[in-house]
Amino acid sequence: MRADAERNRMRVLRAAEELFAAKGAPNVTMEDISRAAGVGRGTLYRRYPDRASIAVALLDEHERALQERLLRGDPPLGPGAPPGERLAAFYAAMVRLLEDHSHLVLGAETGRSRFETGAYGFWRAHVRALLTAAAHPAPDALVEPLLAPLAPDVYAYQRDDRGLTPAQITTALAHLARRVTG
Amino acid sequence: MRADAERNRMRVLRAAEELFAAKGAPNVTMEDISRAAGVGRGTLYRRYPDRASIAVALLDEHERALQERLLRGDPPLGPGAPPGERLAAFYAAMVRLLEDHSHLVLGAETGRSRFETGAYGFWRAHVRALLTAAAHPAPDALVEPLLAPLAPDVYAYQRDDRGLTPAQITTALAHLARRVTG
DNA sequence: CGATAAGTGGACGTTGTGTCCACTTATGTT
DNA sequence: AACATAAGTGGACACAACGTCCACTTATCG
Repeated sequence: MRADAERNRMRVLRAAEELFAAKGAPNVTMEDISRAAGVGRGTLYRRYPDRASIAVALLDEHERALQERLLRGDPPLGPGAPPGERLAAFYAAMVRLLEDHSHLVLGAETGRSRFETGAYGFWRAHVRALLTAAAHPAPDALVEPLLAPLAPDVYAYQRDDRGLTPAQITTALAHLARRVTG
Repeated sequence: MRADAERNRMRVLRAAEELFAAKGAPNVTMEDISRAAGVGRGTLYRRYPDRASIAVALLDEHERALQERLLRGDPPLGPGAPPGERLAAFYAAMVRLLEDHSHLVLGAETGRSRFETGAYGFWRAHVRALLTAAAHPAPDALVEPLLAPLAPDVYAYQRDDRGLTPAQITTALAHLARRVTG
């Protein structure tokens, strides 16, 4: 990797982050980003084939931090607590993540492409492991239903259209977590 | 409404249904539909501003039939059964609906527009009523999490990518329904 | 049989996409 | 220090789909 390529990569990400926050991800065109980054269209497309891949790249570091805490952090998020509590803590952390980066996450994951990100695979494996630990008969069929409430559009709908607070959403999900692993 | 307008409306719906089934909803353009229906672009746009509204119209009758059964049908789908069982039956019926019309429903509900359809409002009210009947403390915050697994893209992912059968999905959702209302 | 309002259709301008290729520049080799 | 070369760059371009607009047609009613 050439040094200027790396520099441009950073400029693209920084510009995209700013634009997403300012205008909302769906309203930002690839041209907007390339212009704001001071980079040509071709250069932009070289690394990021579409808007989603940019948003994914932006979210990556935040998600990685949470993944680390899930694997090695303190209970109840990390290992040690009972499955239901860990699931509730996971929900709470995800709500926090969605809240902090809603504008990113919203434009990022359009339709089924959401499931194909590395992060989704990680959440999936985590929840599946918790269900298994709770001795659930069919963890595979319950994983997606339990992750579905964390879909960005569901979250945004609850928050913006139904007027729910993050705290209310967290409480409800904690309730769900305990019930389902109980 | 003029007779020819009604005739064209039918032709558009029939053409769209065929195209959606044949090529998958996202790959069908408005032009495709208008040409297949033997109708001009302007005529198409007059009644249906976008692809989603066409798919919604197509789904409407099927959804209405289910709505009728929820309100006045036999238990456990209709009134009479305990809330947990009614919720499980509702899930089963929705899985059936998704299974039968997946190609329609998939292109129909892109992102947040899903929540704005009349049908979603109906499902929402129904589930909320069941939660209330089950004496839940905060039904409003649990409705969306319980409906989220029925999002078309979640269902399609479970079925096509995870290889789950409709029966497995139904079983898992029944389990969820009983746990959460228990 | 007009009058007229509703309905029709396709041409058109606009916007965003993604590709392509001639040019530039960092890097390491002699 | 000059050169070779492969990686990187940028904007022109062709394309696809969108949604609008308006002159024309036709059903319906008095």
